[in-house]
Amino acid sequence: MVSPPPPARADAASADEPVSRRERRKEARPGELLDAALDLFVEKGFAATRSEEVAARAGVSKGTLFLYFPSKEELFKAVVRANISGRFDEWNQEFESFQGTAADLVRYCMQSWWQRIGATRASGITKLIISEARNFPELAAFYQQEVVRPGTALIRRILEQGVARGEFRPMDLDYAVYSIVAPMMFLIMMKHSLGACSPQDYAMDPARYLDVQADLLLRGIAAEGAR
Amino acid sequence: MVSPPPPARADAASADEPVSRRERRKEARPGELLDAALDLFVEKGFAATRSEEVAARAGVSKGTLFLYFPSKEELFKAVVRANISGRFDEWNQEFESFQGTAADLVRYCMQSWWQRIGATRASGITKLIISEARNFPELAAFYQQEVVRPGTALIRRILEQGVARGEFRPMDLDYAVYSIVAPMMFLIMMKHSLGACSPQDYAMDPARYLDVQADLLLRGIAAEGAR
Amino acid sequence: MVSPPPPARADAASADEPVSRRERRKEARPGELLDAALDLFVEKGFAATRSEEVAARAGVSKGTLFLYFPSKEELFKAVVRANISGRFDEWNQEFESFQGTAADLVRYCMQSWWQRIGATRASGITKLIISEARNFPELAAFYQQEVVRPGTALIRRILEQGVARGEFRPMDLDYAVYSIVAPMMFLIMMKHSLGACSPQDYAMDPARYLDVQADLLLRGIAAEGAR
Amino acid sequence: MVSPPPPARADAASADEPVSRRERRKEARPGELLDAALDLFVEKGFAATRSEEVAARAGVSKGTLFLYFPSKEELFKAVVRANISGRFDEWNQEFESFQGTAADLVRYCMQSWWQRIGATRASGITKLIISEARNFPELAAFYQQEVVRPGTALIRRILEQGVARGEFRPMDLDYAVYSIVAPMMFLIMMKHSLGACSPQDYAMDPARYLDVQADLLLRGIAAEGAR
DNA sequence: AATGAATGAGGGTTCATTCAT
DNA sequence: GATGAATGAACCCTCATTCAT
Repeated sequence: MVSPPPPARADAASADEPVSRRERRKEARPGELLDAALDLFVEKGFAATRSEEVAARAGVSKGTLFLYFPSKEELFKAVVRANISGRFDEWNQEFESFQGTAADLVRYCMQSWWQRIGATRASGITKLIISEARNFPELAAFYQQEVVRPGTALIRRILEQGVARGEFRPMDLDYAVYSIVAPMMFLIMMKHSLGACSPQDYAMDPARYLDVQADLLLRGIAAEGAR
Repeated sequence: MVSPPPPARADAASADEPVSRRERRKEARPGELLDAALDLFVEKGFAATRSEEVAARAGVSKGTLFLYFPSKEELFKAVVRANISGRFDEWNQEFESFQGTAADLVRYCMQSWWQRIGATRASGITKLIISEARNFPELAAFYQQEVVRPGTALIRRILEQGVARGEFRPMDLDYAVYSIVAPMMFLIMMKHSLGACSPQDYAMDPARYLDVQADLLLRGIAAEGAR
Repeated sequence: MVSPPPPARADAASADEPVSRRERRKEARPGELLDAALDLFVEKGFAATRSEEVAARAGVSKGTLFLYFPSKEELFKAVVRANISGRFDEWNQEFESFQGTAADLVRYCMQSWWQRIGATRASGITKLIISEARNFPELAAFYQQEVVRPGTALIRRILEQGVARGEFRPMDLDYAVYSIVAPMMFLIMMKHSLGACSPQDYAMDPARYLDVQADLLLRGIAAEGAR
Repeated sequence: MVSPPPPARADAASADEPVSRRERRKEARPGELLDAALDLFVEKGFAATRSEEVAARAGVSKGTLFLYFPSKEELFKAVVRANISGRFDEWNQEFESFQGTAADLVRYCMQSWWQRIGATRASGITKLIISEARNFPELAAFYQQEVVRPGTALIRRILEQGVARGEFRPMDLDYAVYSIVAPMMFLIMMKHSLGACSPQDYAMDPARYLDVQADLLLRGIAAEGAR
């Protein structure tokens, strides 16, 4: 549902050309700033994140931040854009070559999402978008196009396949897709919003929760004979 | 799309004694301010909403706002109380005197929520809290206590009743509650966040969506014999 | 050193003409407001005293205050003026007809001051003037003329008399006058300023303190033979 | 009339390394701000002094003030520390190593106070505290602890020493301390309050006045044989 | 005359942004 | 390029003053 976790960023330039410490630093700067900004924007929101904090977390001074990004708003957009490069091609391939029933694929899809996105820092970007969509409509549109549409398309295709194979009965695909997406959104909220503030109120196992939801859905859309 | 009538506001002047315009104003003020605040908080977020704007939208000056609410934070709490938490007593009573199966009650609960909260501006509060929770822990805690806990308690009681009556089989109530809450959250996001930015992508019927979700859940938790 | 204690103000109009309750109220208003204002100005200073508090303490509404005094500043001036009507004529007479040594008169003078002014609310006006002199120079000048000058003149005359009688030796009268005034000022500070904030640090008996100071002075200015 | 050099400020740039103007500014800033603040606080009172004025008088913008002092109240405390309380260690040492009789030390103490505090702008702080004590109890407590208590302790120690040495006879130390402090307070009032408004009325020589008071006191507390 | 709701200028404080070094 | 001191526009909130009732 979201972007690739950008963990390997700093190392990205670790190729073989000999680069001076300073120079490597210089090239890494924007990435380090984006990293720091992502963390803070997710945690505190756009308005409440102070530029100086971002700079400090990236280990540079306030002035340097503005050397790379002309304004806080541009920084925000850059953060979102940098974290929404789709890995949908990869996933499409993976799911297309999946060996197993459509039901298994649905389950696998949800669990994969949790492992690769939900449980990682990457889920923060979704929370961020949800929070700031109204203030940055153009980013919301961007996210819609780059993430939401491919994501729902992927899920829809899985379901269509199940129907085509006779595993699922015909259904209104939109609602079924939402049945898969809603629990994901819910988990993101738990992780990054209310759940982060009252952890004691939300002591649940995300993987199990997703399984329960998958069970409910699959039981509901299973073809008659398939039971 | 319009909020629930902040109870008994309009009725206040319904007597026959002649009330000066000034006085009528005075009684209407808090409601007008809460109305304006709800709009703006939902639209722009808590931090980004300026007190003066709230006042202006309510047709008064900055100072007047603080005549009725001692701080922006208290204003927010009042908004929550007027629109959500202040109504739980009513709902608890209503659900307790409900005539019908537990399954019907679950369905009724979800539909009522949509009519009274989800479809109204009040749902914006939840979106707002989700967005700002990390940033205003005190508000998040307030919402958790005033809305989330009573809300989940209410739903849990409905489910427990169903189990007690033999309509539902024993289950892990937490996950079942989340199965009811997650679709609500999802609808809120549609309405106030991404969905508000790409309406064409979310042309769904919320009431039907909730029904579908209710069906899935109820089918999943129905007692064996009850089918 | 200061004004007459205005305790008998409200009763002042209790003459024999039959006046309606309302009317009596009306005539008493300005005095009640000045009373309340004196208390508050002394306690909190001019800037920190809110007009509304003054009105509330006088039992009227904010608006009424401005009916009688066109601004807070005018109220302040009125407070000072109302509390600085000298009783120096009376005291001059009293001291002139005093039977006893000049030394006794000095002692009597200091103790009288404490009983009639220092220990009463009237001392507050001095504290007020000291605090606000720089902000209200014209009031300071007024006080200087109406209180300080007559007061020092009175003390000076007592001392001169002692010299004339051969009880005191000739001396620089200015410094001697200050020797009498300074302890009074010090007591006022204790009562209304720092001493009011850290009472535990200033557990002294004012009357005794004044006596000690009188002793020191009198011993110092006693004529040789008088010892 | 001019303040004691906020210690070691001017010397900071006395080295030979070339320091940028900017940097020199930075080191001078706190002192310049404290200077400006002292002037304005004394002149107008704490509440009536606007932060922006302080900044303007120091030649910087409002924001810069808050770069160096986190709040107006902290600014005030810093003023007190820089001008008074920070110097007690020095004074304690000086008085401890004083060569001479206890009587001389009392006289020296009073004259030193005049030269270093009374005659300088620093004395305005005391006037300020007297004026605002009731209004800013925290500041009053701070002053009580940082200035009054160390100050009276210092004086008391001097007197105790005199008694121990047989120069003074046993006495009630509290009143004796007040005999020393009261004239100081009186001079402060002359300088910063009423006296500042009617200078012609207070044409006295402060140093001589203090000496007269010292004489009176010392004569009063001298041991019998010491005369 | 009395009220108290309403006003809006003003003060403390924050923080994105600039720019001399 | 990098720094961080400096700026000043904004924001929350207070309170003297006004004025319709």
